[in-house]
Amino acid sequence: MENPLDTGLRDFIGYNLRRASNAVMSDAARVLEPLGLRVTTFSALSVICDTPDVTQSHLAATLNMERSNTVLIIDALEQAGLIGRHRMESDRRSYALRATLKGIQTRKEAVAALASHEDRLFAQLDAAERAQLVLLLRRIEIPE
Amino acid sequence: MENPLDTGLRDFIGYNLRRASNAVMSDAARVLEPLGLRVTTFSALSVICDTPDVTQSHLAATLNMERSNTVLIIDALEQAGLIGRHRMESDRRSYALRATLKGIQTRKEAVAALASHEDRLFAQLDAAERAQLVLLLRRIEIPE
DNA sequence: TAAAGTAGTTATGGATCATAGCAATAAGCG
DNA sequence: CGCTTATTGCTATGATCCATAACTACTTTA
Repeated sequence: MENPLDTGLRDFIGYNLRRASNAVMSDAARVLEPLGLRVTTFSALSVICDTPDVTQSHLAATLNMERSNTVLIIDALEQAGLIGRHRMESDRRSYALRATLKGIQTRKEAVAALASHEDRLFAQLDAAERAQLVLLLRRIEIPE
Repeated sequence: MENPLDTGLRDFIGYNLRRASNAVMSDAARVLEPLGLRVTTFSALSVICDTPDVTQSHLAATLNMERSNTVLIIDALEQAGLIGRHRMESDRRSYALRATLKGIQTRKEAVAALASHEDRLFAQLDAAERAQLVLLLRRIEIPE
């Protein structure tokens, strides 16, 4: 009992992209939830772990979000004890964001959880195909 | 001046999927706006054009959305004169949705606009690579 | 030193999405 | 037939997400 009412839409790459992205994101959210993370907070935590003393503006630019929207995300990570805001001497406007030990540990657990989540969702694709998919995705023109 | 602060995230297919999907969707929205369509209303219109007398429930199932959320979308399409709700004699609970001539024409223009939008965004990929991308995306396990 | 720019923040509104519950109608079953 | 259950479309509502504007503190530029 297939349901190919969307055959006309399936020709658009964007339609398939959105479907896949929605499915993967909602499953990722489900997997991260027990760790107290959402997709966006995980992304921020991950960048902060890999880039000690990054600023909120720099983080926002990296993750393609508005500076204003980083505030609540950073608040959540800070209140969970996963990162800290540290004043910079060189520029007292910015905060230097640093992950705590707990933050690094939580990030590690999240990465493991997400890895098995992706193994499940992309079970139909072998390693070469997954790599191919990532390469294709990264070659898409991002406007601005 | 690259900005590879997200190197740890780039390994996740989901991260690349979301980035690509967001970029493509916002550009698609921009392209559809002059036609008075949003991405979701275009998707619904497209299915209705290809499936005369489809019901709202069937449409919702096809597009992976809740029945309740189709109502406003169908309202918008109907008020724009692109589709009509028709009572079914066989089942007086459901509406049979049918595109009007204007709806069919608008859908055609939207498809053309989206085709050139995809040509622009996926300029880095040749036809074979685009087909490959679609095939990979469609092989992803969609839970439920 | 005055003007312009930047970092973080607050407030706010729009768009999207999921849930619960309703009335009308249909289907299943005694 | 009558009663229960299920389904369709709909309303209302709340959560989340995302973008914009405006504010302060601070820095840079002229």
